[in-house]
Amino acid sequence: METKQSCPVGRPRGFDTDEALERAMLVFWEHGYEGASLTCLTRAMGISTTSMYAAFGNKEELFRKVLERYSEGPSAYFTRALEEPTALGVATGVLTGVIRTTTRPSRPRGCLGVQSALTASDGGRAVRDLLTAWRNDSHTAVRDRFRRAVDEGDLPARTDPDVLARCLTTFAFGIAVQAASGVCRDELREAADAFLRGWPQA
Amino acid sequence: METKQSCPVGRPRGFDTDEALERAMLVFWEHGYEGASLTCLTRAMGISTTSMYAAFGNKEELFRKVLERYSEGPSAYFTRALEEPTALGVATGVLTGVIRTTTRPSRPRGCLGVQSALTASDGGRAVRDLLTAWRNDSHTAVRDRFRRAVDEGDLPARTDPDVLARCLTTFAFGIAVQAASGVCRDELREAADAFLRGWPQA
DNA sequence: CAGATTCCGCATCGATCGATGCGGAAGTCG
DNA sequence: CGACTTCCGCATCGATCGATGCGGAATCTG
Repeated sequence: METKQSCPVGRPRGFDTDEALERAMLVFWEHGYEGASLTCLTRAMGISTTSMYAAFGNKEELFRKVLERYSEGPSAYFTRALEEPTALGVATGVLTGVIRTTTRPSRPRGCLGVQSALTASDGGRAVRDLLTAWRNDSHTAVRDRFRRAVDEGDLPARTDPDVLARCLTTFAFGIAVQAASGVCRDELREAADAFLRGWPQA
Repeated sequence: METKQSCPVGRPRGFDTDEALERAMLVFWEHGYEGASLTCLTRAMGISTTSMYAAFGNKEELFRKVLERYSEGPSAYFTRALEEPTALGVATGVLTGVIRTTTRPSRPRGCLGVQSALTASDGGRAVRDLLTAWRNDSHTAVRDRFRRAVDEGDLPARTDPDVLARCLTTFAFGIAVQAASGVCRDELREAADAFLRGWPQA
């Protein structure tokens, strides 16, 4: 067993894997998992289906890698928001981030993690479940962060961190739906401000 | 030109149109517009594709009729909620209704109007736009209702009814996403209660 | 009953779905 | 250079997509 070396023999790949993944992400983001056909994907990626299968395995594996990229790219605001010092800061960061990401003019509207497969046919069930887990993980992360906030006295002791986290993620997912429906950025910001105005006071 | 008579000549239809539509609704609800194949639909409806096309036109027309049925059936809580005497009553009615409808054990989880086609391939664009309009209509109805509430002094004069309506529909859509993700009814109720706790006070 | 009309089972349409086999081209090694 | 490895263009696979043509069965009217 050899360790994977960085300079393999043979003809080198004729395209940039990273850029191809970026292009694929945009297609999945716009059309959803099952709505994005191989034809549409490979055309956007600038490669043949043969190359796609050789580099990424199959459509489902491609999507898994795309989701990973999405988490570390467009959705990276989420991890950053969790590191805010206060619970209100976390909530503000999450909502600001989701609004910015879901309404960026140069990108598809909405959230890839929400709209790629809320429903699916039999063939897309695995991806649908993957995305469900992705969303639930987000909730769990917020919940854990808010539990810590209660422990630290940052949130009132009477506050239920589970409920508050569910409240926040629900609103965030709703923003994703609104953005996918074409609602503009400013209007969502106002709604988010109104939502945050009801935040628990110490 | 004759008026359409209730007893047409020829062999009568061998199935109940209303029940077939109900069955189709459940399939679209669960699998989405493009995720529901003709095979899956007609099997659930208990009829052949020939009968489906004769009775409903095509897949898209079938979906339009299903959406209409959904609005008057599972989603009827919405119209009722708008008739509540106070804005808080409206909000409570909307959230209670959406939670109940999206988490009913005997029915698919989530909201047909949200999850049927947030994204689509080229062939599903018309339905996607139809559903976008459906959601936006919901928002407009709430907004108009809240404008009236401000006029009536039911909501504080400083309240922006547009923003408040956007806030409520966003949360409602978010509930639909959570329900589609398998979040249970009780948890959503608690989140909705928390949301309503931040409602504007007179 | 005879004639008209509608319904529906069966077979099938062309298009597209995701996925693969093959073979020559292109590159890296000794 | 020659051997070896990988990549990728082309053609195509079987399955499924939504949709339709045909013809006999069923039910109406007169």
